[in-house]
Order: sequence, then C-alpha cells, then structure tokens
Amino acid sequence: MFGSFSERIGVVRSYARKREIVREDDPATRVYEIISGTVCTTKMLRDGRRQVGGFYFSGDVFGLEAAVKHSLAAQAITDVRVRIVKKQTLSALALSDCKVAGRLLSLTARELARKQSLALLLSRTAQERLIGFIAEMAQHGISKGDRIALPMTRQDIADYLGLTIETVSRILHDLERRGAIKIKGYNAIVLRGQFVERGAEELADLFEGIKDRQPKTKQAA
Amino acid sequence: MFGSFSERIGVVRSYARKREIVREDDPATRVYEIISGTVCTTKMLRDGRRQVGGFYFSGDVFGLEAAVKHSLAAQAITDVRVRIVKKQTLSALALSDCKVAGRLLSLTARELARKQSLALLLSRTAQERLIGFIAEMAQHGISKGDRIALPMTRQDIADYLGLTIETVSRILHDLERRGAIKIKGYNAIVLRGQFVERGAEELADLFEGIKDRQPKTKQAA
DNA sequence: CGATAATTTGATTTTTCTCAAGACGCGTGG
DNA sequence: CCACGCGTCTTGAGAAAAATCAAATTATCG
Repeated sequence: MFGSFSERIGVVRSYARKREIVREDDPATRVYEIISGTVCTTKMLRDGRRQVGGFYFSGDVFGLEAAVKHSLAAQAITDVRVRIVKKQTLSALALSDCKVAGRLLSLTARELARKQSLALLLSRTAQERLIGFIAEMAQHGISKGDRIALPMTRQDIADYLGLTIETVSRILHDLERRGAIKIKGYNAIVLRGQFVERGAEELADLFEGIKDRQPKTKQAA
Repeated sequence: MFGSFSERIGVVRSYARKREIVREDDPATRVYEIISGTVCTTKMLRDGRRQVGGFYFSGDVFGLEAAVKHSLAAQAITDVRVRIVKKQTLSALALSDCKVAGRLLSLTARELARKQSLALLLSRTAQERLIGFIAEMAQHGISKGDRIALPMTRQDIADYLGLTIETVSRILHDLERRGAIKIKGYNAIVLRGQFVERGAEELADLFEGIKDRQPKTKQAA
C-alpha cells in the first residue's frame, strides 16, 4: 500500500484514549503511521482556545509537515497503535531504495492537498463546513455502508471547523430535520435517502443542493 | 538557494497582470517557480464565490499539491515571470541527483506547513485573520524595512481570508486607528511604533496584544 | 440501572455580511 | 506637473450568522 511503511522499520507503540502522542514543540525527528485507532492534531492558543489541525485514521501518516519541531500536538481520540519511524531511517532508506523517497513525497503532497481543501472549507459558512466534514469522514474516515463513525467529540469537530460546539450541534440537527442524515447517538451518523450509496466524492456536491431548501415546517417557499 | 530550481531546466514564460497561468482542472504535469512578480491561486465556486488558496512571490514554487489535475487555477497579480518545470524532468533528475528529491520534499513539506497555519488562521476571528495575514506578508511577502507591499487587491485578501472586502477594509482601518499600522494607499502598509524592526515571526504575537485595547476615542477602559 | 460527562436547546449578544452610497488613489493625457 | 475619469476602496445602516451564556436532556460506561 502506498501510504504505509514497511513492517520491518520503526517501533510500534500503543496509546490509551486521550493520551498525548506528540507534544507541541517536540523535536520533529519522527513520523507516525496509524495501525489502528483515531488521532487528532491540536494546538492550544494562549487564551485557552483549542484548534484541531486534522483527524487521522488507520493507515494515515501524520507528522510530515514539521521541519524542526512540531507546531501541533497529537492526541489519541480512541485507543491507538502507531508505528513510529525516525526520519533519519527514512532518509537512509531513500538512498538505497528510490521508491521510499517517492512514497514520502507522495504522502506529503497528498497531505498538502487535504490541507488545501480544509483551508478552502474553512472560509465557507458553518453549514458548508459541516457538510464538508461529513463528506470527508465518509470518504476518509471509518464507515460501514452508509453508517459513518464519528469517534471524535462534538468539541473536537467544533475545534476542527472553527465553530462552537453549539453551532455544530444545531447544524447537525438541522441536517437531520431536513432528511440528509440520521444522528445515531454521540458517535455515528447515517446518510439518508438520496445520499446513500453515493460515491463519497459526490457527497459534498449533493449536499450542496439541500442547503437552499427551506422545509422549516412543511411548506416550501 | 533551497526552493529554486536550476536555471538549466524548464522554460521561462511571462504573464501580464491578471492573466491566468494555470487553469482549474489543467493536468498537473508541471510545477512553477516564480522568478519575479506575484501570483495567487484561486478557485471559483459554482455560486460565483471566489476563494484564494495562497499568494506566491518571487522565489516561491506553486503547483506542488496537485497529483493528477490542478484543483486551483493560478493567476498573475502583477506582471510575472515564471520558470515552468515538468515533473517528469524532476523525477528523472531525482534518480541521478539525490538532492533534487530532497529539495522537492522539503519544498512540499514547507508548503504543507504554511497551509496548516493558514487553516488554523481561518478558524479564528476576522481581526486575527488580518493580523495573521499582515504577519505573513511581513515575513514572506515583499517588504522594504517596515513598508509591506500589498500587490493584491482588497478583494484578493478577502477571498484569501474568507471575509468580505468590507470587513477587510474596516479591520485594516481599525488597526490603523489603533496605531498598529499606517495604510499607504491601496498597495502598501507600514508597521508602526512598537512593531517596527521586529522579527516578522514575533509580529503575530505582538499584534495579539493590541486586540483588547479599546482606545476608541482617547480614553482607555 | 444510575452516575457522569457530553450534547442539545433556548434566549440574547456580538460579529460579520449585505446592500447602498460616497470618497479616494492611480494611471492617463494634457 | 496637474486635472480627469474610472476602478477600487471606504463608510454607514440594517440583516443575518454564529457566539455566548445558561439550563435541560440524553448517551455512554461501569
């Protein structure tokens, strides 16, 4: 698989839910591949606000962006197993095996593309951010059929999208009321009706369509 | 210099102000190094809204994120000269000269770090976005002493920060009224007082301090 | 099945957007 | 070098979106 390192390099470690895997300002000498579980990167502002840089699932690699030291911490959202690989090892490997260099570049470029779309998403409305988030989870996260697992808390989602937890909650319930999703407790949602069985990439586009409809009570404008 | 390609590869082209250098959905077979001038990447939404993905100045490289096709267009903000290099050429070069591969990875990782901070910036308030933007221009853009050139329009800035042109204008003037900057016409600002002669990295931190002061008229709360 | 933490919901305030003029800077030509 | 015109930017008032504060409700875990 593109995106995973050889099983012969690095060390494997486990972290319990809520544990810190990387601390902000840690020297950036390693990259991390998730074997199982979910991780998010975070940054705390001095005034106490928290920001989430991204969510990473089984198979994802994080820590690629840091040159000298990490600007974001990483914490386990669920119990997690990660393979930790020294960059030094990768550099050495890259000399003998050219594919390693290409793989690393490809991983980094892909991460760059994801961050680019996140930046674009964040300059849109709250509802569009939630829709984009759901689409991202549908294609990248943990989904079985039309059920999308949301292992992170609403607070994590809010901190990722630059919204408050209340706004996330309200918009999620708005989407449910309008028939786009069904909320399954705190940790999952289900895509409904027209959205089921669609390729995830189409989702964001499809969702777009519902945003102007106003069936607040029963009557359309 | 790290971040620039050899003068012996690629072709150099010139583009007049406002010209499109890369079109959205163009095949992503090349990367672009700016020799002179300023470029921005843009994306149009179907409803007519415009988003700016980033500003690129002399020495910067853009087009690194695209795997198959570009998801953003690129347009010349000023008259521009760019060196255009085929990725294929770079791959070939990487085989004989390992430094090329490392350089490309480093450029991509740096771009990733910048996009990461942009994403974090976009989840903050309008004033914080402007302050972050100014800090970015101070360290990355075109500045002579304390004068920071802003070759882009207010609309470009607004589309970059996910704000309206009116909000950009209001906040800029707010910062001026509070003594942080001086607006020099449409295309430059000057850092003032305590902000002059600071390392650009400190700027964002320094600016932070002013945001709570309220010398609206003459009186402090 | 109950305790506890997370989420939802409501009322209100603040921030940002929208729409509409008006002012100003920049490049041009006299 | 200055006046002119046009496009860009600024400013104001009202509307909409999202944040804040407070309280009620509901999952999840033991």
